Amino acid sequence: MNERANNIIDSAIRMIREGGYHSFSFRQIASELGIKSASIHYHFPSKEDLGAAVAKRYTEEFLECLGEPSDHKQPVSFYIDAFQASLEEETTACLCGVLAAEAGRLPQTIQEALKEFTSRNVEWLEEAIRQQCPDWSKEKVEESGLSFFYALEGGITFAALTRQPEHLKQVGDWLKKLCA
Amino acid sequence: MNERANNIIDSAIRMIREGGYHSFSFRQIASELGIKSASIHYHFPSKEDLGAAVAKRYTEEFLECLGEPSDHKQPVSFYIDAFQASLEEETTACLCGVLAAEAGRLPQTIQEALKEFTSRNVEWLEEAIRQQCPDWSKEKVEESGLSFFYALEGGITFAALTRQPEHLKQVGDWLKKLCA
DNA sequence: AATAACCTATCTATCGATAGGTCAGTAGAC
DNA sequence: GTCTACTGACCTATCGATAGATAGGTTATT
Repeated sequence: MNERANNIIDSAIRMIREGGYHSFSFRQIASELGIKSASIHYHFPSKEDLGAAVAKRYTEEFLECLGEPSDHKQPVSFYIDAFQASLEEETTACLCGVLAAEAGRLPQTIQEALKEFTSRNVEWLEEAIRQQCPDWSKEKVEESGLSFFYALEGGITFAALTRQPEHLKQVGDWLKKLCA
Repeated sequence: MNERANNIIDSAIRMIREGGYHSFSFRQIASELGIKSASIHYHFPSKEDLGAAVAKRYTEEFLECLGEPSDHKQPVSFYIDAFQASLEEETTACLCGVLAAEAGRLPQTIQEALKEFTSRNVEWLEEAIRQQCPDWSKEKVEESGLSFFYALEGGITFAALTRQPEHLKQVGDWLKKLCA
């Protein structure tokens, strides 16, 4: 994948995080990059293709910067901090949280990409909890993995709405205490 | 506000919960109601007006069906159940959660309505926690009020994505245990 | 007669997408 | 070395569809 295609994805990610899938257009991205919308169709035949590529790259990058739970001494706290950092970069919500909210009218391929983001994050969190709270039951680990992820996703979405990153931080601190 | 206007809002709520603000059109609502799109402009001059009316009515109805925290023996559990019921009615996310996700490119009046939904829900939850867990500190109550709301909002969004209401139920059960 | 509620018809703007052309670069044949 | 054929990466121009919005007419109720 060449540089131009990557720049297109970069723009799309930013715009989707700001206002969702239906709020960006090929023309807006094109104008931002100083090219024509037809050139984006060259790299991504349809909007669905671009959307799916966006979700995939976001997922890969996010998980890559997480590493493995075993790489960290307190992996749950590490995850929470990484999540917070991703809000404060842009003061926008999580790309997959935004897309998930409008999933009902999104192409199937994008919905699948979102489900993968979810399951991979929840699995990461479960493993992290297993490691950080070794005495928790299997049931509690699974419930918590899911709930931690949802709490952070909800937090980042509404913190972006109110432009108050400290609200996300409060949730993060609260979660950290739960497994301290 | 007459019946037709209410039906228009009903349709809009359903469509927004499915796919967001930018995924519904006056024409779609009109066709559903067997009228013309111009007639919707008669009741709601602009899409922004309709969007704001939608958010307001959703907020009022949601809070009305909650009553007061003091009306219930275990108000936190009651809130959680009400939230779950609102997903299972339609298998769609929370209207304000969906709109919050795309808030960056939403008219200001709608953003304000969303903030009000948030603050009123968080306040309700705080009061509920104060009542159900009288020994918790002021700080813990506030942190928890925010976090409970975010966890449920994240939960309903992703449960709608995966069409697995039981995921939201898991979060609800997990929250209930925290203040048991 | 006046008002509310709806209509037809139309406007402008923008959408994603496609067709077909341009031009620099490159690989292979000779 | 250079000519040929091909490709990648854009372009202009345009498509049909649809968006929100508006003007002005019609109908029914009061």
